[in-house]
Amino acid sequence: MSTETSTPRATYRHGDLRGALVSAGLAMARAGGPDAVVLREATRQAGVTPNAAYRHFADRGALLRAVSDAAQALAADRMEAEVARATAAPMPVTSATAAPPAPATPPSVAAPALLPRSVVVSAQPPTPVTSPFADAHPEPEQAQRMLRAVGTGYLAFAREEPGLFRVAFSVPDHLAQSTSPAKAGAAGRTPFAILSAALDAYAAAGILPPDRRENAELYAWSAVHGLGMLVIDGPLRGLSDPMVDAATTRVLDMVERGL
Amino acid sequence: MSTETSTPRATYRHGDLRGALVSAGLAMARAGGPDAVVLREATRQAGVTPNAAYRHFADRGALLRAVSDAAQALAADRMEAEVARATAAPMPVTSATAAPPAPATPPSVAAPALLPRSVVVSAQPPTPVTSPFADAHPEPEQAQRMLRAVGTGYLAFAREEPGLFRVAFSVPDHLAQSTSPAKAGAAGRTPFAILSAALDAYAAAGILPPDRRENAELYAWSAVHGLGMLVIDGPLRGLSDPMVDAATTRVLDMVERGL
DNA sequence: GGTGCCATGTGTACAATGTCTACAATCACA
DNA sequence: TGTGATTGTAGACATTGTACACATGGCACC
Repeated sequence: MSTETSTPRATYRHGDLRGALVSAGLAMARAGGPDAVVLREATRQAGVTPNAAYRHFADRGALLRAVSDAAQALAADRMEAEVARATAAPMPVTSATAAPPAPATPPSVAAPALLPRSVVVSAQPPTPVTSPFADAHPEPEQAQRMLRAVGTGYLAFAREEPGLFRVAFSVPDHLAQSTSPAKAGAAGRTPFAILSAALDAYAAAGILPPDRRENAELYAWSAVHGLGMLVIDGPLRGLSDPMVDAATTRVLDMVERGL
Repeated sequence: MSTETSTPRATYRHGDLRGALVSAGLAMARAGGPDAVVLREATRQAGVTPNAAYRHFADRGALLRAVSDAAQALAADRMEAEVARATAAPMPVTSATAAPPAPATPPSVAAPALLPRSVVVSAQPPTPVTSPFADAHPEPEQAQRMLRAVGTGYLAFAREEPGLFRVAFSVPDHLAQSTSPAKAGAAGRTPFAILSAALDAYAAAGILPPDRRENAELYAWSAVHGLGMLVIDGPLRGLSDPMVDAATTRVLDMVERGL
């Protein structure tokens, strides 16, 4: 069952062993979550001795953390795609083919920040696109759609890639790392940064009272994350798809009303 | 480091090996979460050969599920304690010594149910205590305090026993099992049943519009569970205690406003 | 252009774990 | 009394993470 790379690697050096290990880990995580990412199997897939991994990762935990970062980047991509679709199509269609992750430049509206918002993450140079929220007072409807899209994308990722979701968001981490470039998607933003930007727009549109903006990330995130975890990994698994859809809508309603 | 039972067990039969294994598993879960529950170590602590466990559990997963049930029972106890305190003391004191888990008989108000509410879980015969909500229209303040106490207790359990919390609520399960007697605390109610009852009271008090009662468990649960997971096991770990306190309050506010 | 360093990969080894297949002791009941 | 079902035991095996010593070869420096 061991999928070793066909070519037994001519050179002594691998070239990009670290990357290969993370890729293999990602594949295993996709199939079975955190517990399924096993160091030896990763080295096997990379066509390398088990101990070679220790030149790039202190231990299995370090590999897992790297895989987690990569998974967060994928989550970011999924969220960006949902946001892009929501801001493009005025009417939120229930389910359709995913749009390509078009980057949407978030507004830089000042707000009480949990983290140094100034740390703008960008792996690739962010494509300068004229955002529909470039002005100081974006349309409330757009801001609302955007915030919902963030949640929808997050939960879509959870349901489409439960293994990756678990590895992305249930491996111990620190909030201070939430905007680390390693977790950023193709558009240069991490999931946290995407949520943060959506909340900024939400507040700037006047929907969210300014005194409630602070740390709103945590509360919105909690609600959506909880549903995700309960559905894929907890007592809510086995809920029918329509039921999860309904729950998603209701949780997002709750967040909007209650934030 | 192996804590084997001092007496090497005179009799060939253990007496209650299953119970002993679950106890040992609970201890390990307390210390390190699901991954720390190792079958061989449990048998060691029970003073028994590794394979003896297979007479009581199909595999490690089955043991883990039993431990998960036991952990949910402990969570229920913690929640009952918080509810009891909240319904006793009118002013919600921030932190004090926990009151003993006094059972509070929930109202049997009819409401659109996600589960057959008729399945009343009770391990011990439920002590007939005159609940403050025995009448059809409980005081809104009491109902509100009760609902908040459910959330507070849940999160208190998460923070005080992170290992048990993870094993209780992140081991795959089915909602249909949410009222299984195995998960019930000393007062005979499972965490889900406690939440359900609190929401019944909440709705009966007229705070929650009847058309929003249905499946409200899921939404409230999601918010609180998400915060718990993010704080103990995810990117929100490392948040200072006061910050978590504040977040707890805000998430409960959000649930109240948004449910 | 030769040479030595050091990052990177290899080999061997060990303790632990989950679990399989016999086998043994004991209880329960005819 | 004995016979069958329960419950533990004995031994074994594949797999995993990881430690320690050694090999390789690309690159910096003379």
